[in-house]
Amino acid sequence: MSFSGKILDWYHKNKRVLPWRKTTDPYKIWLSEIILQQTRVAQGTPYYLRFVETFPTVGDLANAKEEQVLKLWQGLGYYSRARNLHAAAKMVMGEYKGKFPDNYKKLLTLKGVGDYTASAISSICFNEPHAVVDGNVYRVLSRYYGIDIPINSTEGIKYFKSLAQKVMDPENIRDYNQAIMEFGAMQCSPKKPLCLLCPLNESCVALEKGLVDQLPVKLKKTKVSSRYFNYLIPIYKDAKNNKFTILQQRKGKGIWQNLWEFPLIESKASLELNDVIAGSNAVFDGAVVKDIHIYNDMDIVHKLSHQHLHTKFWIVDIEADLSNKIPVEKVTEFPVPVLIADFIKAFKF
DNA sequence: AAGTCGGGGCG
DNA sequence: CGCCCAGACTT
Repeated sequence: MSFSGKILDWYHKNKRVLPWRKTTDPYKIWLSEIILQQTRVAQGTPYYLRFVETFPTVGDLANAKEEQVLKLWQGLGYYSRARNLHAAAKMVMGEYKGKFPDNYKKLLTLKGVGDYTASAISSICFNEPHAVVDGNVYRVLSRYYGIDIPINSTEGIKYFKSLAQKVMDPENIRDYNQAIMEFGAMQCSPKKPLCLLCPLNESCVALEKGLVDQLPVKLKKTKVSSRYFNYLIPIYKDAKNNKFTILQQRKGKGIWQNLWEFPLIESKASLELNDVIAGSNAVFDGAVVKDIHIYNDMDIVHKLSHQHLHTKFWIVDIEADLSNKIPVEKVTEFPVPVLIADFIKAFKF
C-alpha cells in the first residue's frame, strides 16, 4: 500500500472525535484552524466551542466589538490571531459580500490566513488538492523519508511543501490532510513515537537508520530576554466606600497589543520601593498617593516564548479622585493577559 | 533570512 | 528546564 493509503487507513481506525469534524462549513473550519495555530487540540477545543456558540455565523463575528473577541480569546495567546480573525470576518462581510471565500487563492487574502490555513480550509471544505504542512506533517515526512533539511529554513519550507504535495492523496484530500496531522499528533509524536506499532515501520527511513529522535531538524532557538515590569494598582475609595482602579489598553507594537493592564513602569532592572514612589508621580499626575506597598514578596516571572517578565505588583492607595477610573467589580470584563488575570483572581480588592 | 508573537503541557 | 504545539506576519 502507498504512503497515503496507510496514513488514511490508520486514520479511519484511530481518529479522535473532534467538534470541527462534524462540519464542512468554511466559517467553522476557519475558526478551528486559526484557534489551533501553534496550539494543542486540548487547549483550543473549549475556545472553539465558545466561539461557535457566541458567534454562530461570520456575520455575528464581524458585528462584534474587538473587545469582545479579545475577551473570548483571553488566555489562548498570540493575540494577533484574534485581531486578524475579527478583521477577516469584516473582510468576508464586506469585500466578499457575506459569502465565505471558497478557494485557496481567495482564502489567502484573508488576514491571518497563510499557506497552511488556506490549504486546510480549501481541502476540507472544497476538496481542493492542497497538502497541508504543519508541525505534524514536517515531523512525519522528515522521519519517514529521512529528510534532514531544517524545517524552518527557506529551503526546508519549500522542500517539505513540495514533498507533501507529491505524496498526498488528491482523491481523498479532505481526510488525507487531517489524517497525516492526526498521525503526527498521536502516532509519530515528537517524543516517544509508537514505532513498534506503526503501520509505516517497515519503510520508515528514520526508524531504519535509528534517526527517529533526531528528526525533524530545526534551526537554533531564539534566546530569551528579561524585562522588568512594575504594575501599579491604584485603589481609590469614594465617600460611599466604593472602590475604583485603573486599567489601560496596550498600544504599539509589542506583546499583548490591545489587551488591558494596570498602569505600568518598565525598568532595566528590578525596582525598589523608592524608585516606584518616585515614578508613581508621573503615572498618577496630580492624584495624592497615600501609600504604596508591594503585593508580591518575590518577583513573579511570567515566561513567554522569548521573554521572561520579572513582575512586581504595587498596591497604591490614592486619596484624591482619579480620572479614567473604573469600579473594581468591572476589571474582570476587560481582556487582559494571563499575568494580569492571575493577579486579579488572587487579589482581594 | 531572522525576529516576533503566548500560554500550557510533557518528559 | 527545553521543546513543541493543525503558523502568520513584520522587519
